[in-house]
Amino acid sequence: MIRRSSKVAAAADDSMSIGALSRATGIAIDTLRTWERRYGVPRPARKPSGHRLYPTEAVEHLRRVEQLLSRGHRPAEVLPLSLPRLDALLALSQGREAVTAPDGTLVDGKSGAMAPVVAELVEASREFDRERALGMLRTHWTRLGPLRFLDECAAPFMNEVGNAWAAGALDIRHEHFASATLSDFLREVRSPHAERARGPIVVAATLEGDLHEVGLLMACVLFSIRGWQVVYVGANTPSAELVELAKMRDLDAIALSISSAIPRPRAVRAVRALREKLPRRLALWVGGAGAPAELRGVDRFRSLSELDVRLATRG
Amino acid sequence: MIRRSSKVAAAADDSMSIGALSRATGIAIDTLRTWERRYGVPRPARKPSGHRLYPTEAVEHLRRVEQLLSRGHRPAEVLPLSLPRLDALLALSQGREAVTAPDGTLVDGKSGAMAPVVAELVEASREFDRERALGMLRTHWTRLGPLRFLDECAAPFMNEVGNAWAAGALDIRHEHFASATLSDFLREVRSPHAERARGPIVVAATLEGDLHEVGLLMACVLFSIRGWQVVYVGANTPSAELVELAKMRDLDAIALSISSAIPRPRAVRAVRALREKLPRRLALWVGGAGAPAELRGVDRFRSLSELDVRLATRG
DNA sequence: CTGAACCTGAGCAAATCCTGTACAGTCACG
DNA sequence: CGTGACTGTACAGGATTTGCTCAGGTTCAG
Repeated sequence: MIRRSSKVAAAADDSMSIGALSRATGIAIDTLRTWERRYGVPRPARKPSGHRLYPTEAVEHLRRVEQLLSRGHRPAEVLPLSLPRLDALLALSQGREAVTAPDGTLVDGKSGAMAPVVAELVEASREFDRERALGMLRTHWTRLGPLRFLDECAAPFMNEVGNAWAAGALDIRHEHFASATLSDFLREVRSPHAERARGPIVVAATLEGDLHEVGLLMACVLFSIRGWQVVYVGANTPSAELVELAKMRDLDAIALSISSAIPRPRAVRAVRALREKLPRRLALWVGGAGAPAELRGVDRFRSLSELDVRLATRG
Repeated sequence: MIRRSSKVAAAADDSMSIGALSRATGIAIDTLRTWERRYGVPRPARKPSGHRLYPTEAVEHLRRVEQLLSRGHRPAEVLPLSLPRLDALLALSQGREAVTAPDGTLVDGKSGAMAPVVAELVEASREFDRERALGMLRTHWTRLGPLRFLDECAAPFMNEVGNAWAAGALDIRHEHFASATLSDFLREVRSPHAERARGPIVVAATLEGDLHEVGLLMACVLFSIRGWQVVYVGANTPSAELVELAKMRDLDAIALSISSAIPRPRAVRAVRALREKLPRRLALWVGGAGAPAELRGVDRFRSLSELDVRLATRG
């Protein structure tokens, strides 16, 4: 007997492909297959064609496995463990508690599907309800996977908070709260990947006078998931400091997040001056609403997706 | 004939690698191996390959051992003891800091014991070595416990970074990096407690113009551990916003962290003005190097210990 | 039809762990 | 002041574990 018949929910039952699982957990596809071959976990069902079909519980399971790996545990030991046992180990390792299982009847949507979610996040911020906001963020992080979460949930959320502030519907304190809560969450999900990153090195910063850190944090989540090592110097960093940082050995790029609060001419001047003082071999990447376009030797990313593509196709 | 459920059933029990145990307890890997060789404790099971497999109880055991060692006991004496005996010993030497160890030697309470640790943290910041810094922070967090960690490790660390910057030994970028790294760590350890907190509600903020967030974060760790619910609005919050926040239902206190960067007269003026606009029933707590003393209706905390005492005596 | 995603299997490079030995600092004691 | 026990840390050489890549072929979806 079928519970609820929907015209679009045909494929979205409660199983996912290996690619979807990889995006949801941040674990590379090849690694998932290797784990299955070596440890028998996770062992998905198969379509007649042989393609893997993972139950949605696999996301919860692997999320905890990731946490434990970042704390020095080894795959062979933690992968076969049941979910309660993983929770027990997590509590032991650092006292960090597991998340309560989110109940889910949410269907993946396209463009406007996240609007009500964003609205509820804004509402939670108005009421300073940290638990509610964090719960929603967690739910959609696992539902959407890192990239789509950032693009369709986190970024619109902060965007909407900004709009509401401009319109007088919210005050600075709400914006501060929303920013702090989202920052907490982003740092939390970035942490396990950051500790295992062994790839190229990037310095992440914001220009002098620019105090908006959230966009930078979102980019850093992508960097870490893609294995880049991030030297996070954060907001309000003078250009001279960046020039000094460029002398670091093995540095590959400098990433700047430029908020719309910075006047365009100033951003252009600052980025151009910086580019001239940096060694040629060093990449300079800029993003954010205030990032200037079309500067020689500067790569500008219009969205986090664009950045992600660039990170995925590195040679 | 013996029936075995599975040939890999050995992995069913919770166990951890030496690396995981080392991170969970803060004891170096080499030390763990040496202890086993010299004292036979802890003696882990082995995988067919020879790799050590520690039971999860080892964490509880070693954490107590570590505490006793920091109080002057010798490894050879406490390592072979059972868990109840360790607890008994701990209870004996609990209250007093600089108590004499069994053999009569003096245990150093605080003074400069953490100086080399702080120096190494500063060094890691100079080299932008996030992993090294986080590793040390974790080690001493478990070794000292929250309060002593904040007082003797985290606070001196940021203090020393500030001094080094003033002396020209470090630059702004190093201070930014140190601040970001410590913030990450503080948010990480606070998170599990914050989610469980059901006690009184406190708003945590920094005055307008004050961008130093780390002190505030340290206080919030204590708040959360003591079960207080924190509404974190973060740095650079105008007084008018705090007055609005005061209208929240069930709010019990407003906590301000005031850095030394704020001129004393301005801090006094701001805090006094704020106190006048807040309801009488609402507590106003201030701390930090720039916090003014002796203002009517304002509680000032000179140290995190003082704050902790206050939190402990309220229930 | 075509590109994207997925499949299997083999294999490399790095990280982790193993044993054993060595070394420097501390402290009690003659 | 030298000596020896105790202790934490470091290093070398080898084995194991693990993440990631590549090649060659199949399935899926527009």
